[in-house]
Amino acid sequence: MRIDDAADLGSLIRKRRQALRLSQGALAAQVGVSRQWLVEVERGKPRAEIGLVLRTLQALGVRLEAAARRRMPAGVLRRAPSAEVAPMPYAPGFSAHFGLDDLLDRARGKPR
Amino acid sequence: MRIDDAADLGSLIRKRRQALRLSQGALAAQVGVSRQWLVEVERGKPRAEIGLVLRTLQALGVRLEAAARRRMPAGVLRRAPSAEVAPMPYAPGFSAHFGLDDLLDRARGKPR
DNA sequence: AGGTCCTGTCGCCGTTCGCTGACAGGCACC
DNA sequence: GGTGCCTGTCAGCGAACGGCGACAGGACCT
Repeated sequence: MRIDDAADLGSLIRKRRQALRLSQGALAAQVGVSRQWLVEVERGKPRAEIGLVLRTLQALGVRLEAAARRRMPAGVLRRAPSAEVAPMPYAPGFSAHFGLDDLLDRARGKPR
Repeated sequence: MRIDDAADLGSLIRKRRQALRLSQGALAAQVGVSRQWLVEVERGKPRAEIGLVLRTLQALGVRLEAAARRRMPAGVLRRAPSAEVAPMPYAPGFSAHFGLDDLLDRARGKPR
């Protein structure tokens, strides 16, 4: 499942919890949070603490994977027109098959 | 990349930001957060606001995917032996072989 | 009818947040 | 030397957090 915002997360947490037949109280006790917190997070509370959210996901057996896109999402860039986004070319030799780790290794090779 | 805790997220955010050759100030402006917040999040601040973290990931073109495991991780369950795990049946037709995606599809068919 | 479990909601309180402004040090460049 | 950019850190402040205890209402069972 794709996670774009806190509402997605909340929805996922609730659905997974229900799939596992846990009550809010049971899951909250398991995670070590208050039931009220869980209620709000399930409803998509955007200001919840990331550490607790991740812990809850782990308790639910949900694994998060992050994948980086090659292109920047256009909508996101338009969001802050005053952003100082320099149209800076990437390093030579940067190809589509270049992994993030490779990039980091290369970056470590030269001081900033 | 696997995301297990806030430190993973912070590390990913920093690496991706550097990959895109953005400064902390530039990314913060783009996301609409303070640079100080970004500094701390990159260092793995576990109490950061999930909504802002997700927004930052989007600004970096990072897509999050959640995958649910069939089985519960044994270690997580042992974490709270006093958990009130009630074996309570839910709506009829709800079986153990029910996948998360199926659950979501079914949920989309009915209003919340 | 009663009881149990569950979810949604409320108020209070100490803690922490995110923001702003600022400073210090490192590095690259002229 | 200077300048500019960057990152890490600090202090203060209003807003919100998360936890706790509690209440209300619904569903289900006896």
